[in-house]
Amino acid sequence: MNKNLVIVESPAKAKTIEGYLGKDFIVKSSFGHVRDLSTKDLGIDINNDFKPVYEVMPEKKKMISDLKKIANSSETIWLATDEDREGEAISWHLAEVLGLDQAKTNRIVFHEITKSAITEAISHPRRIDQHLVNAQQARRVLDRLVGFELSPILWKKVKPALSAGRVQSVAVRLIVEREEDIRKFQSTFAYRVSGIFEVGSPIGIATIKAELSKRFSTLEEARAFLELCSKATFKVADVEKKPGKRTPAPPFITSTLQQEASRKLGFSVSRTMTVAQQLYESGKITYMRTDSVNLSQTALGMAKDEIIKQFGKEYHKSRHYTTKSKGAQEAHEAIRPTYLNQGTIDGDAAQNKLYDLIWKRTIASQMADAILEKTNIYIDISNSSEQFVAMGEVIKFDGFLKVYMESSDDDTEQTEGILPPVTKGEKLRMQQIDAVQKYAAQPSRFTEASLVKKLEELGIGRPSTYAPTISTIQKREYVVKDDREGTTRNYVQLTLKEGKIKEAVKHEKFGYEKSKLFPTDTGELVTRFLQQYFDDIMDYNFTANVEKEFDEIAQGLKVWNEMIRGFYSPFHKKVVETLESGEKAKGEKLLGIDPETGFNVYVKLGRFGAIAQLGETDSPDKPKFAGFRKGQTLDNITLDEALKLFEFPRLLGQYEDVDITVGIGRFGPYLLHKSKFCSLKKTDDPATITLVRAIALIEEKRTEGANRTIKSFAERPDVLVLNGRYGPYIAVGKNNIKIPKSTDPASLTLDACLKLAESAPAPSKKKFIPRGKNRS
DNA sequence: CAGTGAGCGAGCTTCCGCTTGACTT
Repeated sequence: MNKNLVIVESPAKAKTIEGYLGKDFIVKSSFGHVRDLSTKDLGIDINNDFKPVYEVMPEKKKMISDLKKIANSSETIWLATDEDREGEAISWHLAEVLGLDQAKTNRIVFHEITKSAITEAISHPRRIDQHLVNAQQARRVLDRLVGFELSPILWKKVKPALSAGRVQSVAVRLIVEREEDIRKFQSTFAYRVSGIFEVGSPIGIATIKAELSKRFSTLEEARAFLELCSKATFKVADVEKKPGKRTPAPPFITSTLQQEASRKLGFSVSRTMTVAQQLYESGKITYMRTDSVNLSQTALGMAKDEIIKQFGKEYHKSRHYTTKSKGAQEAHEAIRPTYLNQGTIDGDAAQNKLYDLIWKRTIASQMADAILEKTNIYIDISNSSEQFVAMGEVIKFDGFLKVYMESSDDDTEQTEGILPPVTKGEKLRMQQIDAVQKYAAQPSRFTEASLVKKLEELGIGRPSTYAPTISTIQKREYVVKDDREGTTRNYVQLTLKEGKIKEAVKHEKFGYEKSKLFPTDTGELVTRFLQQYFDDIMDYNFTANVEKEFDEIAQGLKVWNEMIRGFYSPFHKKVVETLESGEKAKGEKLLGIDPETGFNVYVKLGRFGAIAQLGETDSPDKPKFAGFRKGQTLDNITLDEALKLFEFPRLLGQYEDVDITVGIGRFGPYLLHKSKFCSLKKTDDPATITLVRAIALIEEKRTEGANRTIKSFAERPDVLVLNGRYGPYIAVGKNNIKIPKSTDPASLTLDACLKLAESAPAPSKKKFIPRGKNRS
């Protein structure tokens, strides 16, 4: 008979804890939630006080039956899941499923994974907190009601297979509204004046760059000011020195890790989480899904030792951070290296980079402030009341900056370095003054990571769901991650030098975007639709408001199913009304008339995206349809552009006695020749492409195809060494295998290829996804 | 990741939150 069974959520945690507890304890993990609402229908018995219909999740069945056996032969069971709403619920579900007597089952929580903390927890067991469990049930039931009643409305009124939910729909709304802001944005400009002044110092001539605080709205005003300056003398009006300091950022939590990895390493949100998971599983870092900035005593001690050892005592400052984001539940520590004396690890490139980031951020968070000296030099103009100001900043003591500096999303901030010493009243010689036409920047689009930041600020979503939410809204094609080339525009620059004013027209690029989130037509339509009929759920404060009620349930001040009833009655009424009388939202509009046929040209959202339609749906002659090109939306397409879409596929000419046609497919314009496809290049326009160019493209593709094969084997025609878009690889049937960097692809033998194929990780099967585990 | 290129509707889709694993048509 086994004495003690401890159940935690994560297997990695189970392994560490088992080491601390000794042989009287078996530690197992539940792998997260073990039961969920049935998906056969709503999974909630509405007429029976919203009684949830729970089922053991299919992929957990085996684990539960194994756990049952161990539980039955154990004297004492310790439920040690996380100390938050979800963790409490997991313990309760376990107790239910394993048939445990709750009056005898011990519920414990660890605040850190150390021997003393665990022994301490074991000596203070409690019972399952049913109020907290009920708060979780309310959360779960509410999310199911919203998701499973709203989504079918979308299937009927907009497009099949769409989805709506408390979190994802608001995430999409943020992106849609940002895009609207950008569309509405009217770029304004002002002339910004800056001057370069010379000061004679004992060691030679130094320059000071200073800005005029006043901006001019017209070119004439700017010119008049420069003319004034050409006759003016300049002197130092005042020198102001102020001490300043900079403080390190708190240690990483999930959202801040995602942001910094995005800004500094260019990782997508899901990439960051995958790599962090690897680091966690190999014991390099603490748990990566957390909203707590807290560091354990052990970590503080290790950080102190490491900082003193590497940088000296004056660089250390112990800091305790507290979590302030809405809805934070603090079940874990901040994300930090397990051993802070390990500055580097032995991992792959991505792991090393992410680890380095985490190590630096953690260490910096326990380091001293950076001490600065800020200097402002005010420069008087003899014939004007305006003033130039030069701002400088000198680091007196680098403190945490020695290790780590947080990046920001807008890279506009710029600080001047050291300013030369000047004294009040000192005359300055003007070298040059520029007045530059500067346009105000349009609102910036969200990146994956900055969207996560915004969601967290609003208290929407949890550390474990940020990455899945971001991929859901892309999978549903509500938003796309895309780049924009940007366009050039002219601006005017006036330069005053050696008594003369010169005017020049210069160019600048603007609107360049890289990996930004753009709403699709579907995203915009669905958002508009949901806002029209369900504005309360689309409200940015909806989650925060229901969270307040969940908290009251957790404190025993409210009954969970009464709260749900209060929400559901009006909500469901609206659902029924919308289904009955809500108009279909296909975004259909009449663009105009085709001058050739006289038929109406419509645009609308079809099953596979936006389409143009020529003719009437109910006419005996079926209408013609054509899909949009990239970048075209229901909002921005013109009649001419729509008419062009119907010109494809068109016959271009003949090559080798066979027709070449130009078409537009789902991946852009293409050529079709001898039943082979060939994409047009970005610079080619399918409307104007010549036969000569088309033949060149086809030939190019042929030689590319010929160069594709590096090696083939007569005895195994299905094994090939190929040159792909991402470098050489081995193809065995339909599987593609990476070639190690150290190997020369041309030297590979058949045996070597097959060996590599065998040792390669099994191809991930994404085609068939079992129910209940359909994310990542 | 390693190449794709319909069709405008015949019967499915969906939520949020915990957590990692992988064999059958």
